[in-house]
Amino acid sequence: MMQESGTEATSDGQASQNGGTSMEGGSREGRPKSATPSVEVTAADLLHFQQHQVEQSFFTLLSQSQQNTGRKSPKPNDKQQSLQVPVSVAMMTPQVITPQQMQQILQQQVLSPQQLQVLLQQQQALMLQQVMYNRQPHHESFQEQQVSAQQLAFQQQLLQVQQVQQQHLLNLQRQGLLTIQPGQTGLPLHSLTQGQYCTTCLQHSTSAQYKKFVKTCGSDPNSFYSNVFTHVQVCLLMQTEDPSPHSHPLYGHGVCKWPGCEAVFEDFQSFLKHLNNEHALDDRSTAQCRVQMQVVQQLELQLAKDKERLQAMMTHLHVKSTEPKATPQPLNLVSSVTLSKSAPEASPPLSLPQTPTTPTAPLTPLSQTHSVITANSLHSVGPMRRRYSEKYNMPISPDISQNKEFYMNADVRPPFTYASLIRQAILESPEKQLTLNEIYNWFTRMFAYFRRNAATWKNAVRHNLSLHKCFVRVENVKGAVWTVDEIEFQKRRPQKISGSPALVKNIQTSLGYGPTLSAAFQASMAENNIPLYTTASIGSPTLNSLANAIREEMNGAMDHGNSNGSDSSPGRSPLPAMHHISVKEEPLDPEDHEGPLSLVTTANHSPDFDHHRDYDDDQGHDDML
DNA sequence: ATTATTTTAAACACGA
DNA sequence: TTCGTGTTTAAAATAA
Repeated sequence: MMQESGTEATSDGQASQNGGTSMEGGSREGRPKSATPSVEVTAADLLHFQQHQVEQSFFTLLSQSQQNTGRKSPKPNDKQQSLQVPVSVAMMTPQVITPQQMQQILQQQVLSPQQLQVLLQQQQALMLQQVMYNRQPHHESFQEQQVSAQQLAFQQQLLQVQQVQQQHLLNLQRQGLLTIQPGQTGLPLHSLTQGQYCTTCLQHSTSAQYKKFVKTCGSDPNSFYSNVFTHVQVCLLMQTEDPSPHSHPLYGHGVCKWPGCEAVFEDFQSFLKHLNNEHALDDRSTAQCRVQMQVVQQLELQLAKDKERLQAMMTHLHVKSTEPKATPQPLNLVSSVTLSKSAPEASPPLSLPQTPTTPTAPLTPLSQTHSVITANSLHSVGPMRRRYSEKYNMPISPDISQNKEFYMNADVRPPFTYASLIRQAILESPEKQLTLNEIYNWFTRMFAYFRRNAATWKNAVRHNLSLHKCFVRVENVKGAVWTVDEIEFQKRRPQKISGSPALVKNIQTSLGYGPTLSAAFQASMAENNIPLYTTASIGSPTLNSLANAIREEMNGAMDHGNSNGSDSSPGRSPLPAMHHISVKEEPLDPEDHEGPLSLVTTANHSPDFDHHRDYDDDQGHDDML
């Protein structure tokens, strides 16, 4: 068979393929973000700081309890156990992230409502500040058209952020985490869509306040921004100035802020007790912490991307950037730490460094040690399992286009099933048909992850082609090509939408966070409003085709369900709880690719896929120890 | 707990 | 015989 798998199935037990050592490549990337523009050092920073504290507390708690528990996992097979969590490094720089990206976070549902709130507020504040900044003094000389154009662009971004928040609010409602007063119920969407309400204070505002605010602002953009800006700042200050008697990052307003907890306490002591009892170092807490780290990491990545996008927008509009360099920021996604609890005791699992509290300082979290860092950890995840697209009707597309560059460079396993990927590859081709080899090439070209262990995934590809009826082999003059039977493909996805009626309803409204679906849906909507959105950062023909394919899928997906309310779409279920990266306890494949995350930063050893060959060979060495 | 999907691994068949 | 393609079967991992 294939030459690859040096491990051959031999009797060597299962260990083979993943066996082993994982080498880490140390995380370099330390790019300090010290560059924080002075302009942004305001309320946004304060909030940012808040979030940071929360995150930090996770680590603190973990490492504390970690110390008095050297246990090995209860059950040898406890899956979920060894998750890896990438830790972001430079999360301190407030940057604007895209709604799409934000949605991913929301989908993952790992942030507590408070955390999300903070994040969203921060985003809004940032954008507003930028808007204001650009409207101020130094730009007065601009011609009106330019100014309004730029405002429009900003406004659109802002609206998108708001949409995300709106979605978030709904999620909270659905989860019963947020109580919306009767009179407030109708607020959300609508208003958001109009970009006319201050989401910053929504949480504690009353319907009356809201109305008053809207009235004050009117529909005039200038008035809107001016008022909102001021208003937001006030709100933010109010929030930050409301320190509880006993402050603790995980305790606020009498509620435990541990992700997903929400327990209410009369006093601080009760809270502490709760914290120690309910959130002690156990599988669950560890997993949550990992998730949190993952979230942060994701955020950073997205943040960087959106920042870049914003920069491009500003550049396009000839506006001076508030943020000097929003360029290709580091997608620090790469750094990660393996929390694998599974790692018995030996290596200190997560000695997560306590990150300093300096908001602006580089977090260099795990700067230390063994953290596996680099993409490695990310994909070392062994068997990939978490795939979320596919179901939910929304195959890759959206995500892919959004993170295409990321996947092309980072050795991270894409969260899509082989079937989805194969289909994508075929649909992207001009003739909607590809030979097996061409499919292989697409995989290697589009995903760094598939540049290794070729024998494995190629076998999987072949297997999928044969297995799924949706892939049809067509004899051709010079061999055979594979095509996609869309009908079949669509057929195989419907998956019952389990869940409460309420959930379904929300989802239908497209507000749900149906992971990919509604998120993607909204994203696509946004995209339609701002055409260049998706293609802005990319731009190659390939990407465009990808985007088109995506659109197609979007349409298809919409047909299925989301079409506004009435449908009965099968398929999406609420959150895909984050793709937990679970690592098999054992072995991680020896990674080799050091690809530090910084896709952006450094490594850009950009693949240059054009002359892609089969990267097959290149794997040989990695498999073997 | 059960079921349906996916992913991995592998054995085999076939033609070049 | 070796390879690249395809098919299948199984088992393990996951998602619902």
